[in-house]
Amino acid sequence: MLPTIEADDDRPSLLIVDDDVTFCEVLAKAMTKRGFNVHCAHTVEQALVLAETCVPEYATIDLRLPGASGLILVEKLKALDSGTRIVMLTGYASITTAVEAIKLGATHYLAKPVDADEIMAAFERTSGDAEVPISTHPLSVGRLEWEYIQRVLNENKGNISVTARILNMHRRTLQRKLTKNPR
Amino acid sequence: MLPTIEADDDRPSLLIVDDDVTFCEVLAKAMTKRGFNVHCAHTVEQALVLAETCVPEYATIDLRLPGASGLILVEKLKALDSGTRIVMLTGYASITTAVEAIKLGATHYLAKPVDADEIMAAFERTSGDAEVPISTHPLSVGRLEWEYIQRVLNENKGNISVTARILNMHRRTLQRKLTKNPR
DNA sequence: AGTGTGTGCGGCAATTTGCCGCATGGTTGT
DNA sequence: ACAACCATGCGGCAAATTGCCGCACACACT
Repeated sequence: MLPTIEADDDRPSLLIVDDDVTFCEVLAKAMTKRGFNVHCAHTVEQALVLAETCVPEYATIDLRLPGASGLILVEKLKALDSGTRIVMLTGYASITTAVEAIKLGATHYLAKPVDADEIMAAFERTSGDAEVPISTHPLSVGRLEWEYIQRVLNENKGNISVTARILNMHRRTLQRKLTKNPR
Repeated sequence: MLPTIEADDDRPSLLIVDDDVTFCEVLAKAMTKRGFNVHCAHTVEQALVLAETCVPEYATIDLRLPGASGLILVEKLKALDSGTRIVMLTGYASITTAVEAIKLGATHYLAKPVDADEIMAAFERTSGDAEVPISTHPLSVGRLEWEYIQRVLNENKGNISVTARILNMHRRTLQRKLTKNPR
């Protein structure tokens, strides 16, 4: 670990925008370890303030932010520096927003949960490469499902019935799944 | 605008690429009625031959084509004329391929079934309209699984065996899942 | 030819699911 | 206090899905 001198930093700057503070911290740590100069923001406004003082070369932006959509942030950041590489993150992936994000200039669009390596790989991606990013995929399908269920469940304050309805699965099945370990 | 090679026709040229012949015919008719000079192709090779004799201004391309993916066609068409407006069509929408298509230069990405008006609207679309509603829960668990599988599969160039191994599931099961619709 | 790997698919047992039911506990409005 | 409503936990059983075997075929590499 190289101790860094404050002001002029030759590490690439990374702006993380996500309303989930814990998520930010974890990701910030992981990306710092990978050699980035990391700043975090939890709202669009904060992100803009930060971006203006220190235009980031890289950014990860959550789609859903308090107030406005993360999409407009993509637009703003690109306006500040069209070279900025932006990865969109989202808890709930949708084709429409994915298309939108890419058209606005995002370099990639990933669904949570993601790990730092996937984000790194996404940053590296140039447009339309046929290349294969040999990133390791730690998550099995079962595990992914578990993570997702946990998130939705959490968002609904642990209400199993509601969660089951949203997830379009049987309450009984959800119950049974919850008794099991993440595969 | 440069006139195309054999432009005795002032109607905009449209190339429809889809292996489903019936679909092509129906769409061709509908688009002709809307003022396009329509050509159809059912394979990547056919499409390339057609495109070289008469560079299309518009194109609709199915993602799944016999042999290669429709994505490479996007690349080729854009190389011939970067002004070509391309709408990707797909039976089973997946975020991964959507991202890929847009990055390669497609102007939009639509899931079948689509009608001619939707395609028209997609052609008209310019850059990002930053206001896209973020639906709270677009994905059921089954759908999530599907998206994830598509992503990993895509990253591994469609190699089912490798994907199954990474995902820690049986190849046979993966095969079976792939034949089904996203839930 | 021989080896290795990927693919498609059939069949069958084991597991998981969907869907029913019922008893229980908490909350809300009257 | 009472009914009405909802969420929960769990049992049982048929239906669907998965795991795991096999086999044939195609393709690349040595």
